[in-house]
Amino acid sequence: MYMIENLVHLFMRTIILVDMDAYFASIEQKSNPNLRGKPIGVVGSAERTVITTASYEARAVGVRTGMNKYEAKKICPDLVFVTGNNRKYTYTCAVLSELYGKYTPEVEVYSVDEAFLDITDTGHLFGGPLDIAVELKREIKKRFGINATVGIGYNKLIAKLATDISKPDGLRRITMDDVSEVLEDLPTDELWGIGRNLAKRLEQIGIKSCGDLGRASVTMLRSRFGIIGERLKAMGLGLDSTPVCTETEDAKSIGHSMTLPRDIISMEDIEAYIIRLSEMTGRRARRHELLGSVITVTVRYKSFETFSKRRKIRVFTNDTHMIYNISMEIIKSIRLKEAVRLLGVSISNLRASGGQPSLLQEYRKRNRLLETMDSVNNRYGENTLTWALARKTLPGPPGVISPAWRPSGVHRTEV
DNA sequence: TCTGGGGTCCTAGGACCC
DNA sequence: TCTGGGGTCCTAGGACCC
Repeated sequence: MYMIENLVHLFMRTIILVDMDAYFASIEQKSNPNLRGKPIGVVGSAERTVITTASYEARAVGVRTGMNKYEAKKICPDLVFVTGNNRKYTYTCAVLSELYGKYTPEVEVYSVDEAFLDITDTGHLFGGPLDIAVELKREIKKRFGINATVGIGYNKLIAKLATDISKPDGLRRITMDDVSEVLEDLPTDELWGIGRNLAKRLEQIGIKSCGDLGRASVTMLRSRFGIIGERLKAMGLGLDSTPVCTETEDAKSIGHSMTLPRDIISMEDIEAYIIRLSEMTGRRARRHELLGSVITVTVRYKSFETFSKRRKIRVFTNDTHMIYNISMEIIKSIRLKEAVRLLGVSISNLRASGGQPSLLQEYRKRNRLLETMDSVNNRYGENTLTWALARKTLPGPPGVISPAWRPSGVHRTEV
């Protein structure tokens, strides 16, 4: 009996997904009346940037996230570019999180503009899911002047789907009674977790809609897609048991990458960026008291061909010097075949440092240096103090945060 | 003077050991 | 001289997400 209750609880929850409409763009339009009603694109401050968020006026004529400025301007000559302002977005996100907490303690802030609320146990206190959804939309509009779309489902997959199909300014509930009707003709890639490539592979075997996917044989899906075959079948049926995670999960990797202002080929130039990226990565790891033992370098050529090379080291580190040294060893082991447009450095296989500095004598001096640098930069701002070699890569104001930014935890990048 | 940056998870092959 | 299978670790790369 107990098990059945657990199962029912797993499959029959009440989940709300709140998703801001054109989040960054809406906030910019709200704070600058001149931008209201106009097609705008929020971009990063770097030269080679893309549209992070397009307002609905811009979307109406085909401007999409990920487009470069020239492409976007060609489609929409009136498009106004606005450089993103991270503080506004993260502040609003933090206030929103508080608002959600009024309805349930089970809140998963999934990204800067999306949050899942599990109201299975608390929904009745507020008149049920629809009342809560209406109230959330109203409150968000009143306090921030922006629209949100709210989806309600019996699991996260369905809540997400309800949101996606009712944007913008939508409110939709999908229940177990009407789920099969919604899924029947829905293209597979509209489901959360099925992207362009998976959809293409599914189509090759005659599966075009979620209805088809739900009817497909698990054995066949497993043989073609491996372990995710079962999950695909479940998704086609609208089933999903992933919980709403309140806790910020431990990070698996920390890193930074950047598209360079210009393509570079000389080792000297590359070195300057590698040291800067190593410092950004090491600094964030130190702030979160994490150490990593795998160093990964990512390279993107001028032609956009992208690859990464990693190396496991014997020790766990967050030392800028060590990250830099290993990264350079990796870079030097690659025969670069063309000019480089992007470089990235990250560390993974993380574990907590517990705030303990390295005990090895040789690292002590270096640790003191890093602590000093960190404290200066904490007080006076990023890159106040940095490595001589990295200076030639400066100045570079930080770009717009990604929508994957989280209000707490290591995913937080410099704001 | 095309095409960002932050992540997660999974697979597959080779080295190595027993 | 040759035979084999299982397990783990490491690395590269691809798919997906916001």
